[in-house]
Amino acid sequence: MQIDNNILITYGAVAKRYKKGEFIYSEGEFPHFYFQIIEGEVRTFCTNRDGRELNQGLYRKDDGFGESSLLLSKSYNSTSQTLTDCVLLRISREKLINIFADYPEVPNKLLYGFADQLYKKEEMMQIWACNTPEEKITQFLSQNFENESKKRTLIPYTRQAIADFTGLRVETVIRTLSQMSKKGKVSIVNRKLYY
Amino acid sequence: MQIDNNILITYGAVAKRYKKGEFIYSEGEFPHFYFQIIEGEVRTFCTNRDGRELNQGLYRKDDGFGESSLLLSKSYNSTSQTLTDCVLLRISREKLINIFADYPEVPNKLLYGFADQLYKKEEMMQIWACNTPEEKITQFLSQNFENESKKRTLIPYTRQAIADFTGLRVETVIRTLSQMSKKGKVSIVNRKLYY
DNA sequence: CGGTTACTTGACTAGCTTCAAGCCTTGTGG
DNA sequence: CCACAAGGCTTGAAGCTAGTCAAGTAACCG
Repeated sequence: MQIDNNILITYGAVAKRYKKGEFIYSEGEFPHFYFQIIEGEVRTFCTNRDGRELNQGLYRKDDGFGESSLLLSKSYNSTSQTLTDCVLLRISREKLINIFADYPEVPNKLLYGFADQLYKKEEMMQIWACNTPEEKITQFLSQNFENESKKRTLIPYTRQAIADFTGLRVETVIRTLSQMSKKGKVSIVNRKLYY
Repeated sequence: MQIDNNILITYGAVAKRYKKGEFIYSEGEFPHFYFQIIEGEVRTFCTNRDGRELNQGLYRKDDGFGESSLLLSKSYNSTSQTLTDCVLLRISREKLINIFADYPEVPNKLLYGFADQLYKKEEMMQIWACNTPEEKITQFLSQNFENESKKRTLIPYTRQAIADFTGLRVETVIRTLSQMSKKGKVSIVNRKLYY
């Protein structure tokens, strides 16, 4: 939990439903609101000239996102999109700052939330240091999912999503995963991926 | 300025000199201190199996670094090294937390510092979305230096450093830069690079 | 002036991307 | 309940491009 929902609502936050695949804000836009997830999953990603997408972050229940741009009043450097149906809380920058003033423990708490986000981004950057596709994918999986070699966990992402996280192409992800499956590093059953 | 030097010193921070190239902490270590730069320049980077280094951050006067691991009490996911002779302030986690408690405006201020760091890391991630070496290098240069096409600025980094920021190889950086020089996108005089 | 570090160039190669085509699964509407 | 569409997955072949390796050159520093 980044900021207590009740405080947010007291200060004027409103909840809004989003359908799967909806965009919340886009790269280049000027930020006006703080968003916090009540339910669902959101990704942020940036796009290059060729339309290729690279995921920058992954956010779940109780996470906030896009705060850096908002606090600094700099235009968004990524686009955010829901990965599932979502319910989000939305509050203006001004009201958020009022909360900071009235509740000193909120910025203090948020500091740890930010530290967490920083740490996660640093982890994501380690993916880029890997040379081979297999290392990249393994890095991605291991930092997002437990690998209890006995009870494998279902990875709820498409091959394309994994490609967007690792910077690889879909075909490369597919070919690499099937190699990894042969080595027993992942399982593929009915096209579903387990780690 | 992340945290006022006087406050840090009052609460027991000590200043220490580092020579160019010294390591401050290493990947995998458990964090004990908060570091803030009084003078000099520091990088953080991660290393892969083959010994290849990928820069994660670049910090200058008044910047703090490594806070995410420290606050979360998670082992460092990167190594930090001075790029120049440096003077750093160092204070224990415990004392830092005391400051947070005694000066509510400190965490509030730090929040913006963290937002800045997050924003910078997000910018760095855009480098990876670029397809060609030229785009990557341009992205790196443009986010770290002004390009006033008339008065070019000297880039104080070695080709290797640029390679470590962009994930390319030295040779690729060199070849790409000389192409860019022919196109007039950068200048190379006496092996020195201007943007 | 000698040694070290950074930079440069060329030739070759490996491996990821691209393009194209086909298959499987899921879900939707009649 | 079935048919069909759409999206995701898979495979193969070919090409390109950044990486690798090796060698040599220029600048810097004590």
